[in-house]
Amino acid sequence: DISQLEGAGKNVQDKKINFISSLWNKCKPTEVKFVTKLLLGTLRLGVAENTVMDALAIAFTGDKENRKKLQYAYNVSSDLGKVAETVATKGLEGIEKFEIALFNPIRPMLADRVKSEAEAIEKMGNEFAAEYKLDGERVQLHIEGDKVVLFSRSLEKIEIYYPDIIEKIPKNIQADNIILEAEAVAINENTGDFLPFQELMHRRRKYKIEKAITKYPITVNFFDVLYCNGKNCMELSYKERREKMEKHVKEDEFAKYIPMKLVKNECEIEDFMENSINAGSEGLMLKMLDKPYQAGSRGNHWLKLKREYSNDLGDSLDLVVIGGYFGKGRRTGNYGTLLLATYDEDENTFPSICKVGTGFTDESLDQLYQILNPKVSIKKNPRIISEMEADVWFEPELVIEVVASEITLSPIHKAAFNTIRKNTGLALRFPKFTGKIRVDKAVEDASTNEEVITLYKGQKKIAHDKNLM
DNA sequence: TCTGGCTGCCC
DNA sequence: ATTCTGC
DNA sequence: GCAGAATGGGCAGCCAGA
Repeated sequence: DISQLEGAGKNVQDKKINFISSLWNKCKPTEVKFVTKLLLGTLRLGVAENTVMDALAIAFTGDKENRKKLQYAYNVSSDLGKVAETVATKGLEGIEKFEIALFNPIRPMLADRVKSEAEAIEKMGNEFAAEYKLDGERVQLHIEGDKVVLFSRSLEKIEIYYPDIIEKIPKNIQADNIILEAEAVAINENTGDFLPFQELMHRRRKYKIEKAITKYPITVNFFDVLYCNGKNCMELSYKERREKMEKHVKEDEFAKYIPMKLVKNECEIEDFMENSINAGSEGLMLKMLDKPYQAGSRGNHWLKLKREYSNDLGDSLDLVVIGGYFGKGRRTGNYGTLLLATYDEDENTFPSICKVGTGFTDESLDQLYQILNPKVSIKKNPRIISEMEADVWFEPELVIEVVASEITLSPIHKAAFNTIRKNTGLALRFPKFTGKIRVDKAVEDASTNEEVITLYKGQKKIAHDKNLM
C-alpha cells in the first residue's frame, strides 16, 4: 500500500490522507500514537543503528561480538536493511562477502571535536597531519572513465547539483577507477577566494543548474582516497592514502588538494591554524598518520579544531531574551528554545538575531524557566522586532551569553536589518548558550547592532553580490 | 499565477 | 551542525 | 566514551489555497 504513494501526482495529499485514516482505523487506540510517530519519522525508542546491529548480531548469530562484522558490512554498503536481510537469510557467511563496490556509497569517517591545541596534542601524540577545514559540502566521488557518481555526507546522490564536477573531474583522474573524498567549496571567480557556505547552497537546485554553475563557481578540494584500481584502500594509513590521492588526482584550477601540513607541537598547529583562518576556512582537521580510514565511525583518529574554541575570551555575545518555545521530550515543561535579540541603540529596540537551543544543562533550563516565567507578557512588547511566532513573548529584561561560529545574512532575523543587504538582517550560525546568565547586565548593555555589524565585516568570507548596501 | 507554510538536506 | 546525559 | 535525543541557520522545492 505504501509503495503506491511513491512519486509525484495530483492529489497525492488526498491519497495519503485516505491511506493514513484507513491505517488508523485498523489500529487499537493505544497504537495510534506510535503509528503516527512512525509515519512522521519522529518515533523515539532509544534505539538507533548501533543498537539495531547489536540486536541483529544476537538474534541471528547468537553472539554480540559479531556486531563488528555487521558493522563492516554496513559501513561498506550503507544499507542496514540489506545487512539485516543477509544475516537473516545467509548468516555470517553472507555478511563476510560484503565488500567495497564502485558506485555504492561508503559511510564517511567522522571526527571528534577538540577545544584547544593542547587537547589536540594530548590526543594525537607526536606528529600528525593538519588540513584546512573548508566550509563547503563533503562529496564522495566514484569514478570510472567518464562515469561519475557523487554522494553527499548522508549518502544522497548529488550529481545533479554538480554537472561541472561530472564534466571536468574525469580529466584529472589517472586511474581506471577510484573512490575519492573532497570538499566542494564556493569561490569568488576573480580572486579564487573561498565564499560562505550560504553561497554554495544555491547550487543545491533542481532547476536552472546550468546558470548556477557560472553564477556560483566552485573548486573541488580532495583529501582522501578509499578505493583505487579495483582495490580497497581503507586499510592503508592516512599517509599512504594521501600520497595515493595525490598520485592519482591531477591538480588544476578546478581540482585542488586540501592544504595539509605535518605538525608536531602547539606552535606549529597555531601557525597553520592562522594560515587556515586567513584563507577563509573554519579551522583545522587533525589526522593521525598511521591510521586507516574508519568508515562510519567518529573516533579519535580524526579531530576537528575550530577557531571559536581557541580563544576562551572568544567572540561571545550578550543577547536579550525576547521569546520562548516550549520544549519537547525531556525538555517538556521547560522552554526548549529561546529567541534572542541584539540592542538597536538608534531605535531603542530589540531585533531578533537567533534562537538558541543548545548549551543548556537540565539545571540551567530549570533556572531559566524560573527567571523567565514572571516575564511572560500577554502582548509582544513593541520594542521587540521579530516576525517569528514564539510560543511566549517575554518583557525584554534578561541578558544571556552566547557564542557562535559565524555571522550570516538572514532572511528571517532583524538584527542590522537593511544595513548590509536590502531586506535582510544578520543571524548567528551554530549559536550556543555558554551557561552564563548575565543578571548583572541591563538589556541596554547587551551586544548592539553596531557590534554585530563590526564582527560581520571582520569575517574573512563575506557575500559579494549586487544587493549589498 | 503567486505566495506562505512546510519539508528535506546541507552545514 | 553543537551539546548534554544516562548507561 | 558511546548512543541517543534535545536543539540551531538557511537554501530550494513542493503543494494547497488565495
